[in-house]
Amino acid sequence: MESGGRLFFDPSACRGNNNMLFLGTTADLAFRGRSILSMDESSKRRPFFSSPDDLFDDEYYEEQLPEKKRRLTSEQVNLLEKSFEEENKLEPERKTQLAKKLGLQPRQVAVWFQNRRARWKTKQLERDYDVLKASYDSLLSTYDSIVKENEKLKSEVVSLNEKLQLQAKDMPGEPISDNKAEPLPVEIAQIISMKVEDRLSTGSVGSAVVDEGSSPQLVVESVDSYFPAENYGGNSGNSMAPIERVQSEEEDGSDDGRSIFSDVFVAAEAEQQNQEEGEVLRWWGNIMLNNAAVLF
DNA sequence: TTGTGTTTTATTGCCTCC
DNA sequence: GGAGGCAATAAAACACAA
Repeated sequence: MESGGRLFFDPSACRGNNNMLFLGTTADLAFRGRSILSMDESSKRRPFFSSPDDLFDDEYYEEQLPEKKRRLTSEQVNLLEKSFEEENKLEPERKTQLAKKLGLQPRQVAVWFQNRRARWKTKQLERDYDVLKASYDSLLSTYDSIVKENEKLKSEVVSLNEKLQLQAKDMPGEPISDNKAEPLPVEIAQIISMKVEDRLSTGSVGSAVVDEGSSPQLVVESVDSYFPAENYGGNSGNSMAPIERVQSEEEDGSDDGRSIFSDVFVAAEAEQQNQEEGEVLRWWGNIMLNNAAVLF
């Protein structure tokens, strides 16, 4: 580009010159005491957009006065769009070729590509936002249902506990919290553990299972995550791909994404908290089993 | 017709890279 | 230090409702 002495196209300076386009610099403009933007509308300058043939045609020039900013023709835009689809960056050679083909200044082609890239980026951000929003919404609804299930399980634990207390009262002298209870008969332990498993393993949450082949005991599996990995896009990298694209597009690495997508991280943290609650419930289930063992 | 919002073209200033 | 990219912005062109 033409920074630090940027070039501008001054068509009026081309009058009477058959082939040369007048290219000045911003310094030139300042020297002349005017700017392109604030230039007096009455100044007689040729329009920016014209075909190569009529660029220096006096008749055309007279018709177009006073100069107005022109839009590119649909043919020009179509060709530019095609070129942009092939490659959104413009190397000097291609810029010159396109400019020749379209009857535009190379600078105009460069500007068009720059603006087009800006529009593309805006659209891409919108698309990324939509994808992320959908992902977040689904995560949120999953989280809500887990919270409800969690509440339900908690209340069941409470009511079962109350029942145990009542039964303990009916059988005085029988400690209910003796964790050193004798192992259950296999059939009974299986029934109980299946019940607990049903309660605790709803959905894909880590389940409490009976370790087959040994004396019946509750084995609590470690819980990695409730949510399918693709919800985070972490290792699979699909659902969050747009974010990666945005970041690579930005190429500055200054934004870790949390400021824009903080909601997603809030949901993730909430999910972690929920996992911890799940662990507490499983612990409760364990206690309950031990207590049940005493009762039986 | 006119007011208003949107889109497009172009400039400016700053930044990075070589 | 020049070249080129980008964000921010201006202003013309355009679209459209009232």
